[in-house]
Amino acid sequence: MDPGAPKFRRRKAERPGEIVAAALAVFAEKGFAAARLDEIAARAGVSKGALYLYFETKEDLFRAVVGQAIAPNIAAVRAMAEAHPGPFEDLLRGVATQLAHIVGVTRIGSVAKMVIGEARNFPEVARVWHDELVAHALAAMSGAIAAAQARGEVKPGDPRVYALQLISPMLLAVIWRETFVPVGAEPFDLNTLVSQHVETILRGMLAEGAST
Amino acid sequence: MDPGAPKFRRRKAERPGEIVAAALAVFAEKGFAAARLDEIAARAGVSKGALYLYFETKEDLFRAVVGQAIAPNIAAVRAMAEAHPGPFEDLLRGVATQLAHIVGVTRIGSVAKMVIGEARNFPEVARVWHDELVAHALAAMSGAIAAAQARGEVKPGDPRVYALQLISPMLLAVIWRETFVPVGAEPFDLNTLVSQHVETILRGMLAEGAST
DNA sequence: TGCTAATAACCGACTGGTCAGTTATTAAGG
DNA sequence: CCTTAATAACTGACCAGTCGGTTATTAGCA
Repeated sequence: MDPGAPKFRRRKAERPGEIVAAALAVFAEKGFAAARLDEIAARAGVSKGALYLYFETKEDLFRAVVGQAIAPNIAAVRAMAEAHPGPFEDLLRGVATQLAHIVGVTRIGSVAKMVIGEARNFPEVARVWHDELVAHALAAMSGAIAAAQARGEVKPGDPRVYALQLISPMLLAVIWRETFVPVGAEPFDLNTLVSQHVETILRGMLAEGAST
Repeated sequence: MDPGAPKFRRRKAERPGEIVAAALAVFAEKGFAAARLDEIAARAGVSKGALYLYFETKEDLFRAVVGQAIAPNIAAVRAMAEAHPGPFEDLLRGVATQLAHIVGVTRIGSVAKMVIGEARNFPEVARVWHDELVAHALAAMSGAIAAAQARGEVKPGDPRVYALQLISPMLLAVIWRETFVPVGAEPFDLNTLVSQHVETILRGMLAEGAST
């Protein structure tokens, strides 16, 4: 051992980001309750005590993960849904593609699954996820659908239910990947699923006269 | 207190069923990890030690819950899907109705959510759920879809993906109810959702020439 | 430029509480 | 009165959060 090597380094600015990244990984892998603060600390290269210099509680740490690592992705989708000028069909294809990409490259699916599984025991976790992500995304999607209905592009029906129909297969595919593939189930290919679903649902949603 | 009243009664035959019923309730409410054996025992009217007279471990108890309280419901759906003689459209409407009913009156949704949430930490739980329920149900549904495709009733496409598209909104609605409604979100009406989804998806799945 | 407080980032052992599973003991019931 | 269902106290392991001590870094001074 080098006796001159420092035991640690003071890096106040970098710590929070590193801790949030480590927490994201551990929450995604283990879930909220089973995530060990010792492990998060170890992965972030600090001691458990250091966690409490930057975050008040485990829940507070989760809030930071949602706000910094997850929410920006959803905000991008929301912006797209709200700003899109063209016909509904194009909007839907665009959003689906973007969502599939985000699901493919981030841990959002794992964290969503975590939220689902632990909502009852940690309502605050569910509330954060709902208020900061889901409610906004759902409002944006159903708003776009309602607007398309007003233009006569989409058949009558509850816009909120349409929004649920739209995203549910993707969510279920993620759940499948996280839940059953590890115990031997055949995975679903996200691209196949998204394209087949978009075609099916468009055929079902679009009003008769609309272009394709 | 009545000094003549017995402290307990020996009821070897009834205990397992009562324990399984109590375990179902607690697993559904709390999830696997957060379910306390003390609480299960209390609800079953026995001591914790008595649990171990009938079940080896907590996981073993969960296996019994799946086998005795959940699997029979799914087996009924499966039988319907496999035996249905008429056109695909009728089969789909029948299965959807039956599923909506089961979801409405049993705790299957809560337990499904539990399995999803705790799969990674308790792979054995996920394996039991998949092997004894999901795999069979998915095979039956995609088999029926493939058969309908062979008869020219349903458009080309991966039958497994179609099956996923079919059931995913219902599952997501249950997840929504269990996860976000308790923290203030607006619930989805299961009947509205099922009927709108069936109409949408049928319009998207059925081949052009098929009747409606 | 070097030396020495003073500061605060960081560590890690510890606490208080929880809980799955075990076991010594009791009493129900043939 | 003897077998065994059932109890209740117990054990050992685990973990979120705390806190007194330690060390890197900086500021002050020569």
